[in-house]
Amino acid sequence: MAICRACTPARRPLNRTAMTIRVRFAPSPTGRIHIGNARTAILNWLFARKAGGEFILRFDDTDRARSRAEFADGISEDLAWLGIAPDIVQHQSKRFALYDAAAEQLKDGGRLYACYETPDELERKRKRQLARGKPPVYDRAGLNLSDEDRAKLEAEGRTPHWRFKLSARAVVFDDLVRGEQSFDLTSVSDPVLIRGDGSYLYTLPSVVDDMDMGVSHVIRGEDHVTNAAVQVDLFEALGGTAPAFAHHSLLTGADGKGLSKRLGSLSIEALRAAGLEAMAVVSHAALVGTSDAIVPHHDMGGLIDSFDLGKLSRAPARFDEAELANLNARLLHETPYSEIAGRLAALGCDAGEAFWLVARQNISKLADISQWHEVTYGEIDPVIAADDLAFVTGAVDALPDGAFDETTWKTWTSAVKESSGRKGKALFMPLRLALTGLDHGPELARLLPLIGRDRAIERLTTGSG
RNA sequence: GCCCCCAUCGUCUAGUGGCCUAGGACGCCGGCCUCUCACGCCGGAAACAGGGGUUCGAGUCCCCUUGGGGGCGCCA
Repeated sequence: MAICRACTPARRPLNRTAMTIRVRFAPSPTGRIHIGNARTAILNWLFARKAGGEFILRFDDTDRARSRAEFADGISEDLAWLGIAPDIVQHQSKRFALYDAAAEQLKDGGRLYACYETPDELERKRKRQLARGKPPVYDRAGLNLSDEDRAKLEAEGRTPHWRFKLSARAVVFDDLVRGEQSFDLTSVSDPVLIRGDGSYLYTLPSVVDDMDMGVSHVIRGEDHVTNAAVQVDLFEALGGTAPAFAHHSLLTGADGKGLSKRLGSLSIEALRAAGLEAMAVVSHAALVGTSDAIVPHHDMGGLIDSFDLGKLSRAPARFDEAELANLNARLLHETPYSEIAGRLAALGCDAGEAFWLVARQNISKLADISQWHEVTYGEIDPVIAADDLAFVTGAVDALPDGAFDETTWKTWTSAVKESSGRKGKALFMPLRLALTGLDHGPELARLLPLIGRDRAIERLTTGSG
């Protein structure tokens, strides 16, 4: 009998409140996360926070050979840096009893069956089907094996892998990003749930945990859409109900090609090491591919307020590092002193609000601030061209009396202009070069008071001695 | 090979048959801010992939082509 979702009795073996919104981010700790994974995590986080729900970080570490604790720790660090603080952290490697029980339940119900083909044999079957223009769907040979067949195969030394028998029906679900999705399960291979070595593939643990943990919404990349149909069938075979699904499109590189090749440089770890602001990364990841303008956010608040899965485009979006860099600079340019003082101090560059406000406009990464700190307060090499020596020396005498303030520059350069007859670039550039050693930099009107009279005189007279 | 999704300025997008002379944001270009690089402000250039339909009327609906993404694993 075909299973009808609508008339399946509501059997929820979960002691969870039905209405609780709960999402999960389930990375496998076989490496660090990259911008694509992080985007999924951020989307989940924003959704959970907006709904007042919970965010589960669930490590998919059932593959003991490839999973490593340090990667799990690294991923936790990456998320923390991004501002994501999971409400619950779980490790699937500690939950095998649940998966074993579910597997038994499926075997008892005739939904999990043993198969004995080797990977090679399966590959040949697929090739043959493809050659004949047929879809490479598993032929269910394992399902038709008799007890004697199995005994014989095992006597040959073969150990079975186990497949889930999909029901013969179309699965329909309403994807929160993609709309109604319909999949004919007869055109999909029965998924292998348990490997020949007895280990679990991701499908069963994922479904079992989503049920057990009361996950209400599964938000993930569109590379999982077909899996969703299979999982709906599994959820129901296990006596549960599938959560709501939302499959967002994937990111491509700036060239429009898949992101997969350059994941190393796009790891969160690498972006952080490159000196980018976490909120620049978060802002970009949260807004790219949506109808909202990609603007810097200083905290999650605004992002949470405007978050809506419906704003996500179904088309792939490009991740452009140049745009991220630009966003990072814009974020810094508008960052108030109070928000950054602690980090300036950590860099040894906390010289007060006035310094930050003038210097921030000339940085694209926070670390760039040290250059301006040095230019303002440290030792520099004044640049005074031979042609400008007399001019610069003369300018020293024109320095106004009294404490320097933001009017000093104007007063001073006006006087120098008067006495020297110079104007424009010829007037200002030699002064900038002498005062900062550079032909570019923050506004001198605001920088000069910070440099102060003593340092200014010292720099202006350096080349003359 | 087959299946699914997508297709508007360089990029992210608004657009749900007349409100579109196609809007916004970033970027780009120009101007201004008595100097530079920036910041800021003002202004400008910039797109409906192509071809067929349907319709009085199509960016908007349908088909084909092209292009991009995803899937068809004892990966996740």
